[in-house]
Amino acid sequence: MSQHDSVPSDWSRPRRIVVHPHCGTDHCTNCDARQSSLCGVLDDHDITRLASLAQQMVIPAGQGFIEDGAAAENFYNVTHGTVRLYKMLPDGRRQITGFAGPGHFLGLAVSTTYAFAAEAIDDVNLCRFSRPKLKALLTDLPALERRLLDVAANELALAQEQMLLLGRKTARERLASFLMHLLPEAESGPFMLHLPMPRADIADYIGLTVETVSRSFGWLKSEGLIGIDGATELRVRDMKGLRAVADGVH
Amino acid sequence: MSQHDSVPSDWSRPRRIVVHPHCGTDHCTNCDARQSSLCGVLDDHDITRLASLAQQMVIPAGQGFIEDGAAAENFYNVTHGTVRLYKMLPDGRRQITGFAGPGHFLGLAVSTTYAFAAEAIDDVNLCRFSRPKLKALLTDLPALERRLLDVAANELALAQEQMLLLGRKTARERLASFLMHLLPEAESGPFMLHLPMPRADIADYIGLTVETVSRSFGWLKSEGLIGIDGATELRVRDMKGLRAVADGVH
DNA sequence: CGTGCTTTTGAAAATCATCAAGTATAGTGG
DNA sequence: CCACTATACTTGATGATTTTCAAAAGCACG
Repeated sequence: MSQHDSVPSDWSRPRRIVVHPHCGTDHCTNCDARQSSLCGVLDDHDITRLASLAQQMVIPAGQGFIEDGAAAENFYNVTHGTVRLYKMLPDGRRQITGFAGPGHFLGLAVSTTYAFAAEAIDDVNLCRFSRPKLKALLTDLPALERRLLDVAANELALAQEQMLLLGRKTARERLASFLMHLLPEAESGPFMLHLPMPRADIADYIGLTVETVSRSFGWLKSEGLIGIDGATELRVRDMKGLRAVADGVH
Repeated sequence: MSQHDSVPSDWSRPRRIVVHPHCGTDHCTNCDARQSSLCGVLDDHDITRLASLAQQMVIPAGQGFIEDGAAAENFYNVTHGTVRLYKMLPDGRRQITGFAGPGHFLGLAVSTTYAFAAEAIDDVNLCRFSRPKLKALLTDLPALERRLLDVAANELALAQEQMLLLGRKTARERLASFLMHLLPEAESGPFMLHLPMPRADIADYIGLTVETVSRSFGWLKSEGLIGIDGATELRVRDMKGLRAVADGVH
């Protein structure tokens, strides 16, 4: 079980969130995440229409901005930082269902309520879209809708992979899979990885405790598959070996 | 670990699959799954266009028809029977990612390959659509595309629920959740459930062994939450109690 | 340079898996 | 209709991986 009393989850008083309601309509064209999942398919004209709907926000580290079960009033696009998506059980057990970095799109929801919660891990920049307005825009921009379907299909494939991990992989295999998954997104040189999230988040993502995660890091390190530098920086020393572990090859 | 040597997975010799390539264009209007996810949104005229693309198939029990990693050439709509969707590790460990009954849509895939395998549990009737042709039709039928997005969002929510189950719930809670999930689809009277899949499938779906699944059934039964009649028929005796267990309330 | 939080490490405990029979159930052929 | 077989399911004893509990070591921040 994983209790996380430190998580505030105080939705009645969302303090310190900064919103820019009247931002210029050209901020999208210069956006860090311009080539991201959503906006990448739009030309300059269409993206201006999208931009007119967007509100930019800054969420401070640790702050939640989507509550499980709440009315789904907005879509979000992450432009900076990392977000954790999760579900919780009444006694505090938490399952992180995904991490969302720059370019990731949030808010695909059934009916009208969110099926997950979201919190900023570090300081996060978001683009917020009113759900009904964006839905209306979808009718005019079939390319956008097509793209959304691709995103959903992609998320679905990832979710299935994660189910395999959670249901059938050992602790060591889970951590190896997690690192392999993180690798393609790495920018800081080949084989170098920065972990934006703490151990507790990794644990709740791959269905383990912090202690077992820590031990698994130790095993992978002692086997020469990875090198660890502090808690957040690491180096993949044996790519093929790590992939083999991740894929369940003994 | 769960080895399933009985699973044939012989893709080179797909025997006994029956296909009706030249079915009439009105079979959709009388289809059992007419109100299903996909077709439910189309009027009689549009559904005729869909029908012209459809091939009806019969897959015998135990037979596979989608292979993980294979080229995604078709979409499928289940019209009768139950399908298991799964992923496997090289050593035979299997994770079932979902069951698909009448009305369920299969084949949402990233890029051009399937990310999962599919097998008929009992004898299954399918509607098969050529992927490129259906994709082309999507451009003309925005309602269909909208619906597909809804289906995907729904699948995604289910997947997140399943991650919570696999990562954080106990054996007893997993089985209770599984049964609760099955309940709304039950047709055979209130509180009565028919389990179309064997214990091994339940085990590989909720990340346990057959033995633990069997014991969990025993626990729920001895607590008076369910009644068991044979292996496939059961009755929910305490709905609120079972839901409480499923939701992780002690 | 404490103070608090995160991470690591160690020992004990627990849940679930594995191994091993034994019991139903369904399908087959006499 | 009844053995007979094969498969599925259940039950029991043992064992292993992971969790839990506990404490020490690192690190960041005032």
